[in-house]
Amino acid sequence: MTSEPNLLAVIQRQLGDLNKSEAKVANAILKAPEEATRSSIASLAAAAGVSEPSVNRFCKRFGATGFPDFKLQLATSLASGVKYVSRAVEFSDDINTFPSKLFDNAINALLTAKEELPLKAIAQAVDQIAQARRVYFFGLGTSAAVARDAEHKFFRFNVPVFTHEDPLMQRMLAASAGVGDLFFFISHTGRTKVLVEAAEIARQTEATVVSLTAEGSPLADKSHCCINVKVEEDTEQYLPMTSRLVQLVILDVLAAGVTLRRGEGFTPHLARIKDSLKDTRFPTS
Amino acid sequence: MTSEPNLLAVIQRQLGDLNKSEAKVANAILKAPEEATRSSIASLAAAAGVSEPSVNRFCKRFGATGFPDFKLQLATSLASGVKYVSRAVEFSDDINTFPSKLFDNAINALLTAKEELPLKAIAQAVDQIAQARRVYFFGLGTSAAVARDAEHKFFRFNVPVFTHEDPLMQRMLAASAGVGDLFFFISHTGRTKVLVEAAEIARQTEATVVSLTAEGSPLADKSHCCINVKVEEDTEQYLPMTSRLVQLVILDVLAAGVTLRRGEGFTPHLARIKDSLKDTRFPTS
DNA sequence: TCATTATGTAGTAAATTTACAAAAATACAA
DNA sequence: TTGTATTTTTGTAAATTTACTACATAATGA
Repeated sequence: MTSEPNLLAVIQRQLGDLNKSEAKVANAILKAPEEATRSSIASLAAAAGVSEPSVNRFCKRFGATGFPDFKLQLATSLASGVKYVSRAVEFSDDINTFPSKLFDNAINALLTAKEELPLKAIAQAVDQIAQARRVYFFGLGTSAAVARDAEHKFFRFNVPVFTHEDPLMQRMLAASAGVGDLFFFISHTGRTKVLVEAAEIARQTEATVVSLTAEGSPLADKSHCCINVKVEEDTEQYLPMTSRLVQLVILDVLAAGVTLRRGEGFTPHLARIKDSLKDTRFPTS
Repeated sequence: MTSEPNLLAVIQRQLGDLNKSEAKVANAILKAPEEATRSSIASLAAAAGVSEPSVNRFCKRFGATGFPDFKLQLATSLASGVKYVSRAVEFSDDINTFPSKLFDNAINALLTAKEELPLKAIAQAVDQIAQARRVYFFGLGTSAAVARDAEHKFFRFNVPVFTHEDPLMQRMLAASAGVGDLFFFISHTGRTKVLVEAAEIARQTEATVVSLTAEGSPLADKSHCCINVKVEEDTEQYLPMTSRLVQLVILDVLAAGVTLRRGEGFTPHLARIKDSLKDTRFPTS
């Protein structure tokens, strides 16, 4: 079940312990792993200069049930390796290359984030949002747009949601908070002074402080609950592109979590909101 | 060379074009993709309720040379991380399943969008933005947040950028537009009346109208240049989750395109903006 | 030389593919 | 519509390829 992350490395490591024909097979595979996944046992045996059963024995030695199973493991291992590599956009790029690069970076960021999802913090945040009497989403700069998006999403859950881009408003609202209020801070770096200060002020009240930000940042320290987003330094030097996408999807996750907590009976409420928009649109032809 | 990053998504997308037994095979695979990679053609045929050659034909239809090759591609595709194919979150989901599903949906949306990128329209939009004297990003609802994000990104390019969520402001600004003004409309459906009306008003001036919306929608019709985003009806019934992510990345692409057009000499300008934020942050420990 | 391990041969079983025929679906004419 | 012709779809059965097993032989080491 627990398939080794990198089968090639394992083979490489065990090379010394193998007997002659097994070593031949190992070398043939190491030399052309991709091709090995497409070969039949006969052709691989020929390539390695050994008999077919030798290849079969080799496969079993490495935990596979047989040759096909081994190929499968090998293919999986190769695929999960360094597949998507974030690549920076260069000035020599043209219309055919840079859009794909940016998409790849975005996809890569989401794949990475998915693997390191702080489920515990997410579950806790869902609990707290579901219980809150009022939720404030605060962010600045790019994160203000994320906060705005969150507002649009969450207001659908009957929770009074507020967003403010103005740091002074953020401070004042934080200062006048009480039990049942939840402040949700969004920040890429977790180091923006005015935002951290607002969090500090909120923290001195009875309100709950949740943040979606970088691990170990000043903002994270001020929070009851912090959802960590790994801040892999953005490939694109000057524009924080990918991290906000991750933030948005995590907010989707929180929204979905709240919906699930509300239970099936809540669906009609969402349907009603959707219907309310009907008359604002041109009908589909 | 271009091995499809996500075979399951491709199968999912083509489901409608398949004939009966092929569809049965597709469903069997979508239902248990991991298992499919370990099955023999006979057991998969049995699971799908079709004959073995039908499975074989299915494989060839999707570009494989045969069943083993197909299994290999499937395994590779699964290993790259995306497991669920646009599957809706169910009320029976728990914290271990629904976050992954949402991430997978997001990733899938980006993968799909990447393949169908309207490069021509993008190149044209980059040209127009680069030449514009003033750029207005208009959106409503969730798209307002996207517009806000675009504003934060584009203002870095010395282009005066404006956003307004207020439909009346949008109308008035559109009415008083002139040569050199560019109106960039963002809408998931392209059918929101007040937005389409604003576009119509802008179109009657000398201004340029660009839109990021659904192909063939009323909004697209009003635009000089429309960047089409495929509106695969969101799996998640009530919240437009994935389409805005695609919109955001496309805006990143436009921003990058404008940067590239400005040439290398522009980099110091971006650095200066970044530096200007330095004092607003707590220093890194 | 014997015991042990390693390797290959040949046969067998399994899996996959091909060729072809039956069945179903579709198009078209009456 | 209804029946017929044509095309497409699907399954059966045979052929082929592939993988595995049992066993024999060769190599190695005591």
